[in-house]
Amino acid sequence: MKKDRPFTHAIDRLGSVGLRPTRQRLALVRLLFENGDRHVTAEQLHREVTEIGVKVSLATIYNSLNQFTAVGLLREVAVETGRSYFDTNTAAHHHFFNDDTGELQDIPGDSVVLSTLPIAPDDTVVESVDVIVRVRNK
Amino acid sequence: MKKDRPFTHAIDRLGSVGLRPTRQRLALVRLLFENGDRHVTAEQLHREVTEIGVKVSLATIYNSLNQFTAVGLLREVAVETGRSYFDTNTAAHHHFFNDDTGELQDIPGDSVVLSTLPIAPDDTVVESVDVIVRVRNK
DNA sequence: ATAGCTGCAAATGCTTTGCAAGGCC
DNA sequence: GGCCTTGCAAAGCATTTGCAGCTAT
Repeated sequence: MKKDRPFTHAIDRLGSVGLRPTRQRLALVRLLFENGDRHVTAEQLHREVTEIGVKVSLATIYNSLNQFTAVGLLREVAVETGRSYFDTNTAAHHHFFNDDTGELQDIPGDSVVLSTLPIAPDDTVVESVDVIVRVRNK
Repeated sequence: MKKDRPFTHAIDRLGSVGLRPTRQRLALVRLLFENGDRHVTAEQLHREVTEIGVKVSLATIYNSLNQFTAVGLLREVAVETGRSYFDTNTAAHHHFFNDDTGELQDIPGDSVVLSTLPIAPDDTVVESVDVIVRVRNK
């Protein structure tokens, strides 16, 4: 059984989308993709990367998150005006959003299914369907 | 059959929620509620009110939209980070959002129904469910 | 009279951008 | 070497806030 080679994985992930494996991007890719599905804001990711001792400017965090999104590594989720969330799971799925904590999480499996896809307005095509279940702490 | 009395209606609508019927708020209430369901941004509403010759500062537009939302006259819909939309229909319903035009519109009737309400995470209760069907021009 | 409202300008919060210096192929 | 990246600081947007003057009751 082979040992994991996360370093290589991160390099490959960047290489596969045509982005250079810089020190900054490698650290971000590892934080984002080596621990299951995640939902982060730029500010959060900046804190995390700083905590593990890697210096990355906030501007670079933003640039990277946008680049990752552009190449399909991430997906942006609109839940609150003013703050952007990025989701490492790019497959079609939905979310719980905790208004009290600002925490965003996937809705497991297929526990939400739309009974019917509504007919799109004239001259438009459906691109995606986002379901956000807003919850509050008890 | 009685004639409509929009002036009185607007006054009453404000009075019923404890807000003084000022020149500015009356104009906004009329624009918002006297022509069926609407979805507006602050900037849009500001343009409209200005066009009909009423002077209202953008700060007052924002303050009013927030006050109207706080008292339940409006509902805020999060579709894009950076811009807030306000919906005059406060009943539970869902939306189409046109990514090309930035236009938000109600999904008619019950053409979208969730098959199951997912179980909320521990110690949380569901507050609301927002479905946004993103469309693009053909 | 007085509590509430408005408008201006300044402040805020998040995000983007210009540009010089540095890093990867 | 040459193009891509980074980081800083400045700029940008949408929105909020402080406060002096005005308005509804």
